[in-house]
Amino acid sequence: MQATPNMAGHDKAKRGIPPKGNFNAWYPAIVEIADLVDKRYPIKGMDVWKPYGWKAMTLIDGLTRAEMDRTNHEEYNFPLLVPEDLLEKEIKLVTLLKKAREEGVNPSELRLDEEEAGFKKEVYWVKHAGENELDLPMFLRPTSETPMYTMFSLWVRSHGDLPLKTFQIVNTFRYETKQTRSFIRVREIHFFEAHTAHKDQAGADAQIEEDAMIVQNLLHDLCFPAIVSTRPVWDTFPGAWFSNAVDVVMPNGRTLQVATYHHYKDQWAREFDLKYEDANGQTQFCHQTTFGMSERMLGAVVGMHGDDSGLIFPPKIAPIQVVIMPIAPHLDENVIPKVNEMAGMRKTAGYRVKVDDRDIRPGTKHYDWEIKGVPLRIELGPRDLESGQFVITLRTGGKENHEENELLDVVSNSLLETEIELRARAKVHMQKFVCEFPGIRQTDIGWELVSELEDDKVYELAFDGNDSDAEVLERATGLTFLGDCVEVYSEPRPCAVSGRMTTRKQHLARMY
RNA sequence: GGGCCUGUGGGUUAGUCUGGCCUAUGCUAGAUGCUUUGGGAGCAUUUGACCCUGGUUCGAAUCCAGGCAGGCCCA
Repeated sequence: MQATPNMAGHDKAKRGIPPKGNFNAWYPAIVEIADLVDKRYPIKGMDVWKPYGWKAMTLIDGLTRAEMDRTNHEEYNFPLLVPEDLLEKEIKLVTLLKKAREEGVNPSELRLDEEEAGFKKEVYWVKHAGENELDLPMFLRPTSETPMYTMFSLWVRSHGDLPLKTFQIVNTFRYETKQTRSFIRVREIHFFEAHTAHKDQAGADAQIEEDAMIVQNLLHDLCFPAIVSTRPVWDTFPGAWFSNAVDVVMPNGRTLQVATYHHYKDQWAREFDLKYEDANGQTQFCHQTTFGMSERMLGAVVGMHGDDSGLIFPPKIAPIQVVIMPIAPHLDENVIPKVNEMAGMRKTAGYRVKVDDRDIRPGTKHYDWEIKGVPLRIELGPRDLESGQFVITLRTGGKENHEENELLDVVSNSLLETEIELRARAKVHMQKFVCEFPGIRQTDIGWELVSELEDDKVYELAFDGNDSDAEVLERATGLTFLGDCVEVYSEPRPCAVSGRMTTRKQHLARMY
């Protein structure tokens, strides 16, 4: 087996891909050039999914469904429209909870400038049907708590009905006014949401732990790490008791929240009258959780693994895992049959294989599949027929010859190698972006950073302060707290503001 | 919420300030044929655009108004 790693020698960027170092230009370009979406649909924030992108998304959904199946969640599909009065119910609940929180919590934990709660300002309304104005306006779901819990309260009657573990993968709508970005901030969201109801808080607690593990399994398959934090009180969804969020660090140093799971305790159940009769004949309220993810997961894959030459798909979700390219088939009539034979073998072994028999030069094909991030390319031409070999090129780098009879092993090993390499790169990426916070000190004129911050970094620090301490830090840095990292320091350290010893680890970042 | 900017073939771009040299330029992509095929080939032929609606004018891609769509900055 010989290595001929000559991947260089090209300085032409295909169809003008900007370098990844210029992430704000690279990302939108690559998403469109790789044919994941078409942004030209004339509504801001609503892209058309192209087959290649949609396939990747459905493969991610497939991983999610497998996890749901493993953990005994059942898939539902709720209506898109929600009547207005349910939103009123949600607003009432959220307002109540906010008030309760303000009264029941240490006032230093609160901020004064909280916006109006809930989704009322960012929903799309349906107020007419044909010529007629509707008596009861409806809106497009921004998420499905209200429609789902309305039905849950009909379905759950006894403790035997619990736990109720549901999920759906549907489109949801939010009227974003800020700049939109494919997969990252969109108005029509490809949304996964799991909603569960349990007998008691312990049941919901256990569900949160299960959600945490599901996320880790998915991240493993997608080959990148993330920061998991319990969001600060002031940043928790008002309907939730607490919210855990999963943040990925993108190549411009911004964090992208790709998943959240909320513990609702029995707060929603009380508003939606979701109760059951326990074994002693007593009526009890359910405890609930939700777990949400979206196409942001695909956005994270693009941002995390891509390079100057295009996308790199983790094999588990690569729409095409292996491309086989016949070389000079007109010179040897046996090339095409051999290629088809190889492709057939891959298909029986369960790989996603494509034969690229387009009548164009092989170099062009290499560049095409490189942009699209296919993990493994195989070439087979007259020379190989003679020597009983074939040539592979890994998207992560390297070109090698292999014996024909090794085909199956070579493919499975190469894909495995790709996963390992991507995980290693992603780990290095994280280490590069997550830095130790330089510290802050109080002077006569106020708080001052010990040293300048870099633009594109996430800062890690020990922090045990209250909200006003947090605000000091956020103002001084221009960054936002992600919350209490689930991973804590093994040894207590002094809090960045108060100096109190603590193991609480937190991150300051610029969020998407 | 406040402000600024932009809209020309599928993509990108010249022309817009200073109306007529525009039957609208280049690159790229698409189609057809010949040729070629182990990392972006070549030649020939060819397809394809002034966001929409009004207005000003002898004449509008160009100026004006409104609409629609998109981008950027600030809170």
